[in-house]
Amino acid sequence: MKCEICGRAATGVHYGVLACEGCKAFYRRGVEKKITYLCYFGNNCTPDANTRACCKACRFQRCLRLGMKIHGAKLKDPVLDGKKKGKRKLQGKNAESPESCPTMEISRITCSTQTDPNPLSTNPGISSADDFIDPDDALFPDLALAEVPSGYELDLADMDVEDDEAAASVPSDRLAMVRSKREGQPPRRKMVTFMNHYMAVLEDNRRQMAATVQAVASAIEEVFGDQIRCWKSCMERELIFGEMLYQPQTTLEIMMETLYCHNADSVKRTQRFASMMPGTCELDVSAKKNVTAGWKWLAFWLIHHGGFLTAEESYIVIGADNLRYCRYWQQMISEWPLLVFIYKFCGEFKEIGLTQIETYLLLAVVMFEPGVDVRKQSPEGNSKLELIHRHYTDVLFDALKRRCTDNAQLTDTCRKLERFFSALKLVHRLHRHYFRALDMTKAPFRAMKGQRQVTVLDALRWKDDNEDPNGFDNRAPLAYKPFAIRIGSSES
Amino acid sequence: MKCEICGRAATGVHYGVLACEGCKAFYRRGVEKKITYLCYFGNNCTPDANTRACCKACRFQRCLRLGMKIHGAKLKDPVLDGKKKGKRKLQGKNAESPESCPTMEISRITCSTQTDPNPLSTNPGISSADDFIDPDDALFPDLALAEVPSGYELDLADMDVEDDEAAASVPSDRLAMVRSKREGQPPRRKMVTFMNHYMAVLEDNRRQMAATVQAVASAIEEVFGDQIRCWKSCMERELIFGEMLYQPQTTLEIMMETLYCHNADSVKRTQRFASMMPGTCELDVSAKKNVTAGWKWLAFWLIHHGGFLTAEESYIVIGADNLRYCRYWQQMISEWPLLVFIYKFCGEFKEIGLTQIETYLLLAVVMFEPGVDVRKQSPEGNSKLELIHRHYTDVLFDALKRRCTDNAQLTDTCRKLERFFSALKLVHRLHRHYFRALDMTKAPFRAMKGQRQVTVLDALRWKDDNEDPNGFDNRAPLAYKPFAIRIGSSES
DNA sequence: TCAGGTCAGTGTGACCTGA
DNA sequence: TCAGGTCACACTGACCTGA
Ligand SMILES: [Zn+2]
Ligand SMILES: [Zn+2]
Ligand SMILES: [Zn+2]
Ligand SMILES: [Zn+2]
Repeated sequence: MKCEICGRAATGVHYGVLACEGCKAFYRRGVEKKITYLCYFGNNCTPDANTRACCKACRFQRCLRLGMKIHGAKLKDPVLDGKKKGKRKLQGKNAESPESCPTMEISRITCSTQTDPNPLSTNPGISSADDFIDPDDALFPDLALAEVPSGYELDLADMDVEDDEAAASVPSDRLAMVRSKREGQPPRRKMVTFMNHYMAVLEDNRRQMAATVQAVASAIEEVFGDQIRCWKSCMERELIFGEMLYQPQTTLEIMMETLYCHNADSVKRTQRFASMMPGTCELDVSAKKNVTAGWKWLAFWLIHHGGFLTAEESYIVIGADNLRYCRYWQQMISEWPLLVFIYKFCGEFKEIGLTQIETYLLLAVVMFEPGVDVRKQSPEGNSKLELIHRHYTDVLFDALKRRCTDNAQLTDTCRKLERFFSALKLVHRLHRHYFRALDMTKAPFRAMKGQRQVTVLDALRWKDDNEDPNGFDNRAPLAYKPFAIRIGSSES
Repeated sequence: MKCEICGRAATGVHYGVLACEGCKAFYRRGVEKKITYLCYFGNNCTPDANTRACCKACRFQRCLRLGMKIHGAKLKDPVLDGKKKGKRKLQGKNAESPESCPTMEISRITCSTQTDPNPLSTNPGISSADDFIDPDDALFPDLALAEVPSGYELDLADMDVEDDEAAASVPSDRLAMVRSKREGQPPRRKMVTFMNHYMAVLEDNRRQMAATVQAVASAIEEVFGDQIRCWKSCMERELIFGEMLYQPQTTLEIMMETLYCHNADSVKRTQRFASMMPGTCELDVSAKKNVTAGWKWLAFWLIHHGGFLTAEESYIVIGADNLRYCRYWQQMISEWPLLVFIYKFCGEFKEIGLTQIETYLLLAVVMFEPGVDVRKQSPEGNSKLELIHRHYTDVLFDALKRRCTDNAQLTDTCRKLERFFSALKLVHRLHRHYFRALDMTKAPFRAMKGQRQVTVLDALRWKDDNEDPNGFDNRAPLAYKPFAIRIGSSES
């Protein structure tokens, strides 16, 4: 009637093991939340009624080792339990000497071997005979055969906790031997938990990234789901099934009004989308506004709509009456060069071949870009933006890595993205010099600065004085690198 | 600056002891509530940053022993206790409405405004008049002036808790209304901790990276300190002060023997260095061997020694007799083309301009590169290697970022590193086809495969069949990208 | 600068519910 | 009986406030 894990009163067999309510819940939480625990005492604590809270890692270990399983066909056989004790003891893995941590106690490793090089017995002559058995280093003494310095091989046995046999290999008598002066207590040995820790950090990060992807996905669905479905069906019906969609008769005035409303609606959707991105709500007001303001909104508009443009036609449907904002009307309302730019920009974006979620992650990256204005106005807001920006960058890159099966594809995508970011500069100029000066009272819309008309080409070529000096032209294209060396095996 | 009790960052002297916030609060609670803790481990636990929660008894003990004292003065009276409850409730901090979390409960925001775009009162005509006051978006409705959809400001109001007026708009009756069935309890509002969490992860990572840098630095000092100092002084004395160093008379045989010993010693040093890298000790034996074996060791040798070569001369001193392994002897012992390659390789490496610590971090990156042989032999070992490799990559890149003041410098360094990794392929070939076949019995050393001599050029050009297909030629040079967009402000 | 206080966040396990 | 869920509770420590 005792919990096999902690020794308190058991309430029954849970997940295959006689356990108390606490251990049951503990195990469930651990599995559900995929928590990675760390042991700071050497992975051999024995949780009991009082100390179960002290080392979650070992408590969880014990749950696993005793056979807890969440999809619990109650399959544990108690026979194994007894057998496993102390089986693999002496085999292979050496040395549990408690001070063996090389990182923490580096100085322990003796230096004496250095000035006393031990000429090895390797005969260099052999090496030229056989290509496969020869030592790796002919010029230099062979490593594989070199005597391993003491202290080098330590600490192996502790690692593989998955391995039941290895785990069981710490029998109580052995332990007793290494126990320090205080008796009866498990020794307080410090463990190197480099790997565990790093993995925990990565895992933590991964979890947060997954949460972000989830949030973005549901934001897309909730904010743009109807639009996207509508436009997509429009596109499919016409392109795949060849249907000619019914296009209600309309006038230029109605079209302009509808477009205006559509864009007003678009602003709101974009804002809502932005507000649903994890992290936004922690920005202060001005930074939050910046996220969807100005050129960023233009970029968002282009990318969001651009998915439903082909080289020749537009499948965007706007307004309550489902007016098709087709090429014909676009040409009536906008200047030709503008359309050329937009279609080109969107076409090139399509070529990147991002999935939907990646596209909107990219938009998040764009939105959270910390611009010079935020940087000047509020250094604090800027650092927050940078943090979020970095997060979305990570998430996007992670998504790409996950999708791309080979390096070449990933490289290719990254290169295209790099070009895309360059092109964003054009969007920025276009917004600054063209859209902000656009006269929307009569079609086709034209941009006027004072008396002079600004053409799209003018705007695109406008070399701006206060463009960020850290901007595109000399920015670091390689800022993160995994330094991926992949060299052929030296064997095989 | 460290808490004397647990070793975390201290925030000052509390109750007479340099302590962190946690230990301060812990002690206060313990005294106030007169809690008696029990140690289950023998009353001699040493609380540290990770384990302070494990044994409250010893933590409290330690507080007492280090001299924490509540100077009775400000002992609080329990009468106040009752009053304060619910005092702050209505003050300032608004909105305890439990469903107000925008991120977690997105769906609450109504969608109704979307299909009902509200034509704004902005007159587009204005925009062309003034260049600075005009709305950002002329073609599209202005964001700043656009009516904010309901639901969007929700989280704004939540955000700035400073704002009393906004806060006051959520009166307590409202609160009561939304309170769940259990009454009288403050509702359990979940806060979005995106930023905090992300920062915590980053900080955690940063701490580990700093520890790694520290470990590498001390490994350099401990393993190579004497060598580096010796060679450096040799170099300085000759290059800067123009001294001609005394070079003992020696013979080719002695030189070859000394070199052999030096290399044997080098192997051991390299192994020791590797074993001192955080993470190594958690690798299994074969992966651990791979870290300093074969071409990796050759690369290590080249970089480690390369710092003390100039274009014309070598300042490496070897052996117990401090023989100068100068260009003259190198030419006697090695073939000319090999020397050309080595001097070129090392020269180019110097051009990258890495600091010492960066150089050895780079070597760690090289050492922990998971090669195809490990990948094939042990997938598990490979994943560990990849983890460590990634870590050192992060650390190196972080160090570079920290050092480089501007993007251009960082870019440049990254580009050079990229070329360096390409060149590593040559080292790999050289090792595989030249060094492994090297006949070291007579000087100058020559590589023979069967009867045929292999020249350095042969080796360098050797296109290997089983070079990793994921290898250099099509690897992702940009694999990590921060997607750094830096565009000029749209204002200012 | 520090004592004292606050409270969001987290982990825990007793208890509930339905199969 | 047990899986899965809920939630009151305790503890923690970052942060605030006032001396
Ligand atoms: Zn239990
Ligand atoms: Zn433990
Ligand atoms: Zn402390
Ligand atoms: Zn204790």
